[in-house]
Amino acid sequence: MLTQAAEDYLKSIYKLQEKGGKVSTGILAEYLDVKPASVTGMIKKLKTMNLVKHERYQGVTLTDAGTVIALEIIRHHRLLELYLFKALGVPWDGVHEEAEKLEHVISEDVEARMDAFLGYPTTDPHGSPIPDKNGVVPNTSSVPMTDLNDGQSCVVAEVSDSDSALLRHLGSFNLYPGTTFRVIEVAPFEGPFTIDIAGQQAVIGREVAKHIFVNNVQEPENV
Amino acid sequence: MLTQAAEDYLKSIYKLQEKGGKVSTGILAEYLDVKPASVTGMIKKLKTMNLVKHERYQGVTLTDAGTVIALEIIRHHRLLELYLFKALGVPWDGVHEEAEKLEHVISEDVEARMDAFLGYPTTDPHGSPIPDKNGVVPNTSSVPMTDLNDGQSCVVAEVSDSDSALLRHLGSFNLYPGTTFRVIEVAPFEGPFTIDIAGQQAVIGREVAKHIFVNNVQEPENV
DNA sequence: TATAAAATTTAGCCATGCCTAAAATAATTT
DNA sequence: AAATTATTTTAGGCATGGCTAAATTTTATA
Repeated sequence: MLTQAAEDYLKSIYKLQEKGGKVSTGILAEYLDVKPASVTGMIKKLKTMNLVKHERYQGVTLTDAGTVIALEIIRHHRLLELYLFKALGVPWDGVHEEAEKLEHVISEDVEARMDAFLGYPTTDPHGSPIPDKNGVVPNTSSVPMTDLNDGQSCVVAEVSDSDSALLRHLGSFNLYPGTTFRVIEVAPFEGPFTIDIAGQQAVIGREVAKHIFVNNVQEPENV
Repeated sequence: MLTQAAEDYLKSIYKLQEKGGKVSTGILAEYLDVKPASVTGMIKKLKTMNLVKHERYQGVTLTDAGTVIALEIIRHHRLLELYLFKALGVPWDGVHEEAEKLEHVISEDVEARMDAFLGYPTTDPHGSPIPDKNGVVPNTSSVPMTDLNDGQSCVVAEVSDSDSALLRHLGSFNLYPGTTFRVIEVAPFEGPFTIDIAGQQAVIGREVAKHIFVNNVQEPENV
């Protein structure tokens, strides 16, 4: 059994790897809110366990074994988020923090029971894919909202889960995964997006839009 | 926020205090499965936090502040046990182990939601009382099964929760809290109890009987 | 290309919470 | 009351996982 810290490192490396680019000591340190020197130490330990590959000064990569564990933790996390949301009514801006602690202590048995209760779901309350028991991650083909142009409509696929203030903000517009909206106007010079959500207008800044990913992009109807 | 280890110590001191008698370093060490020297160390730390009173060689006692925390942890534990049992169908011989890990990470918010879901229960699946939010422990007035005599009938109130093999054994006789049974015969010389549970006969050894507490003891009807 | 700046690693420290072995104290026997 | 036994505490060690400060390596700039 790995320590909680080791699990957090593996999970973080996985997520940073996904975003693309090499996972440097510094980036990982910033992500985990520890000092780079501490990261070097943990990476050394994970390396002796054959969970990561690492060349001095060259960044870190998960091995297959490390990936398996990372995906297990991510599965725990996302199933927990959905369970807390659906079974206990924890608000969607609170589930991340709670799951962050529970993911390390939940048993496989309880996880399987939650999975069954939820009907073997494939996405969490923020639209993130839930890996299955075998570590297979459901396909997602969403694009960042910042790619959208005037008139296009789409469906919210996924939003970042870690900033609860951002989630409350999105919630205030009803911008949940599954919500359809149409871009009324993209202001020039990297400006904000004015959108229409079920008849309600909302202005979404670029910084916020970066954290929203959408699906089913439809070209404007030529009315 | 206390460490998990500190919480476990407080909880254990509370339980040992309840059983009566002074809580010595050695007893606590045995209960927690650590060495006495380790207990001395932790007690020192808890003392600086004013959570326990301790005189060298004289055993340890919880302060009011320590009692409050101990009861919080116990409340977490028992609510979790009941929740896992009722909401997720975890078997009653498995809930203890699971709750043991979860009790340290669950938030007050989630606890309140489980409490509401369960309808503000007062006992866990093993019949142990669940302290309320204010640390008030519901009254229990059960007696050990070993006090029973021939012909008496009673209702199971509470059973020890920590030995899952014992729980499975009791489950095989349907001996759950709430179950009514009648003593057919107490064998002499500290012998076993032969009882009748809904028409089924069962033989319960003294060692097992020590872990069963009963209520509503009725004298035999003079037929 | 030499030098400055940035990133990374090493070295050494700290707190937690466990351990063992030895010393101190208390309790029990004789 | 003295001696033996049991319990408790002290002393010192270990692993984890942080930290800072200094050394090293890489990258960027002049």
